Amino acid sequence: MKTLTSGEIASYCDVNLRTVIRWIESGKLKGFKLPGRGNNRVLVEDFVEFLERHDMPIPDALRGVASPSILIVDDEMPVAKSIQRVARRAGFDSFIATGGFQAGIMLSQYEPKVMTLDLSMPGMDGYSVIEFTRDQSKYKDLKIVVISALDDISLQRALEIGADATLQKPFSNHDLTSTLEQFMSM
Amino acid sequence: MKTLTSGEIASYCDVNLRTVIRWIESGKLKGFKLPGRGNNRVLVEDFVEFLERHDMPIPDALRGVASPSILIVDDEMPVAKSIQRVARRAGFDSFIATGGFQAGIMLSQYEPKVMTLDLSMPGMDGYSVIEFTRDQSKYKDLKIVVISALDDISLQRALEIGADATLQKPFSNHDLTSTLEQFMSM
DNA sequence: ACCAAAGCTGTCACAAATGTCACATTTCAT
DNA sequence: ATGAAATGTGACATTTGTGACAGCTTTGGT
Repeated sequence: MKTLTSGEIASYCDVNLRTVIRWIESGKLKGFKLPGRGNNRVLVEDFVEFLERHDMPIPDALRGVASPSILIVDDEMPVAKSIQRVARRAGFDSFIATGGFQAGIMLSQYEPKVMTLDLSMPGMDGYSVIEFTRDQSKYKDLKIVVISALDDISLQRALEIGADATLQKPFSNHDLTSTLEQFMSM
Repeated sequence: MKTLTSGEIASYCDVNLRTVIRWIESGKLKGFKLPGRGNNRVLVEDFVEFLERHDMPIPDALRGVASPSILIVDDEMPVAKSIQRVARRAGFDSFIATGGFQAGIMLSQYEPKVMTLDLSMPGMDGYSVIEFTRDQSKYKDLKIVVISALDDISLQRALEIGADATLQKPFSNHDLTSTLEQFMSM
């Protein structure tokens, strides 16, 4: 729950501090006041939403927090490792989850930018994972890359319910790399 | 009766520790002092009340502590609902997860005090859920109640790897109630 | 084109709140 | 017990909120 002071926002927007306070007071920018004399604080997410709403440029420092990462969900460790290798070679940090429960925990803990998902994991329904994730506004920006040996129809269905891209196994490292690069740079 | 240190509050409010101490000293935030040199402690409920009074955002992590809840993990909705009924009758809020992925997300999102876990969910290894959870210091206070139709040996094994209690299906509402009450009051 | 009103932002100075730093002391985990 | 990490404290440095006022742009009417 990172917050910004009125002064920080003023410098981000290259605007006078007085003006920022007026934005907050008029309700244009959502914020809250500290108990003391009412110093203002604004949640980073509220500030970003404010910037988007007004088509204002978003400072890099506020976009992805640390270094955006990738969550690799695959029950077969060798496959997961190989995806991880490709990711690392492209310069991305990644984490591996070999089960649904782990995946859920790690997703909410690391807040990765991209999740690769094996559709056909034993006992875990990849489709419901996609649907559940898409229902949560918290993960609206998460990119889901489905990686599966299933047929085109299954992949098509994954796209329909919310996946952002699909890769059919066996996939080429080149395709995976370009997909990751595309989403990680968004 | 969970308490917070001045430092924890400082990081929750994204404010300097010095400031938190001043809030407490001026009476804006209710707290008490340890015998030693007067280190401050604040009851979670007092802190939450303080946040509400000043229209400040309440961290997710504290919602769970302020009003402790139960996460019910069971793939059979009827069973889950019946557990939920018992919980509600005992006065506890609860959430239902019907899959591992959902369970992971909800665990980290709601930070429940107790998780009931069906060991034999299709495609999801209950044991690995217990082990994974126990590995994370974040969930060291989570109480895991295994509910399963498996035999005593399986339940015993669950206890050994970290479950806090087991209930054999079919369970009596009375046993479930007393188990929940025991853990929720800790 | 002209003018005035209205709305937004910038400037200034001051008081109040918050942050910083160093160090002694206490807690906490082992 | 014992060392590492967190906390309290005082003095001092910065930042912030506020009100009043001025400049600028927009708007609308003539």
